Amino acid sequence: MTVAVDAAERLIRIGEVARGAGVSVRAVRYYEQQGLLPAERSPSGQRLYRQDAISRVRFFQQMFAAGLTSRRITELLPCWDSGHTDAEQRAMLRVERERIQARIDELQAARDRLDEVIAITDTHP
Amino acid sequence: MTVAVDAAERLIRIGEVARGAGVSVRAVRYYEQQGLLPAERSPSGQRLYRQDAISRVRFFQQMFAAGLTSRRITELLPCWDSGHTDAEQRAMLRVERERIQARIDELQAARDRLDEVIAITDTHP
DNA sequence: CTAAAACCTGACGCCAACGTCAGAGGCAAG
DNA sequence: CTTGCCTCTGACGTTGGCGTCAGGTTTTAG
Repeated sequence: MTVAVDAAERLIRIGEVARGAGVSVRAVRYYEQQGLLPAERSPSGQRLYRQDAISRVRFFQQMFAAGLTSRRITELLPCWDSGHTDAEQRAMLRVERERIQARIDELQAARDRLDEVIAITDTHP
Repeated sequence: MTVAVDAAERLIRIGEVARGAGVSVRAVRYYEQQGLLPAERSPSGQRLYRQDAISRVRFFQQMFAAGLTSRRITELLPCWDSGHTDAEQRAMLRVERERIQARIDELQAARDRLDEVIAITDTHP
């Protein structure tokens, strides 16, 4: 009579999360400290995570790469955790989007600049 | 008998460079310290620059924005100062170009990710 | 001549995302 | 049991491009 044996999700420890996401253990602890990635604790005090912690960490990495701070990410976490946002959060999302786009434009300009130099120095041995 | 009054280029002081390039005076001093922007000195010790210092500073800003360090820039300065490069420098140019391109790709991915969230939260009020 | 504005040289501060070290406990295998 | 790896909590160190303050000289405007 196994009445809905609620899919007892196997919990993983910090090392597995770190290896899975390709970051350091230290980084994962840091994310918890910043409120990005809360963890359960085993009786002995070890951190326990669900498997989706790995994809969450990957996502954080992507946002960090985009120049978002951990504070900004925590402020925006409800957006894709609950899928629901208020006006203020939607505004923040747009602001960050524009920041990223501006950064892309900067980088493309810099890349084009370097390409010029490369073209010159290649024809000018 | 002004025999070839060699186009006495008007030298400018640090404040003018800073205002012209839209950076702080401190930043310009820092560039000198890093070997990016050498300066002559007046008898009293004040830094004197040629006008093209302004465009050089703008260029540095662009490279900084692209993620190059001042050290990297100093190593690559000969490329567009003399227009001549050795194999090692050409290799460095390409490495930096690829770094920038990789960064652009990252940012575009992050932007697309945010766009997804924005689309969802907008249709999901 | 004088006061304001600009410049000088140190030298410490800052921020963000970790790295790294120390010292101590936890856990599976043989 | 013990060996070896994993984990824990602090807490200080790192990196880069400056900001900022202190205390003094120089240049410029009136």
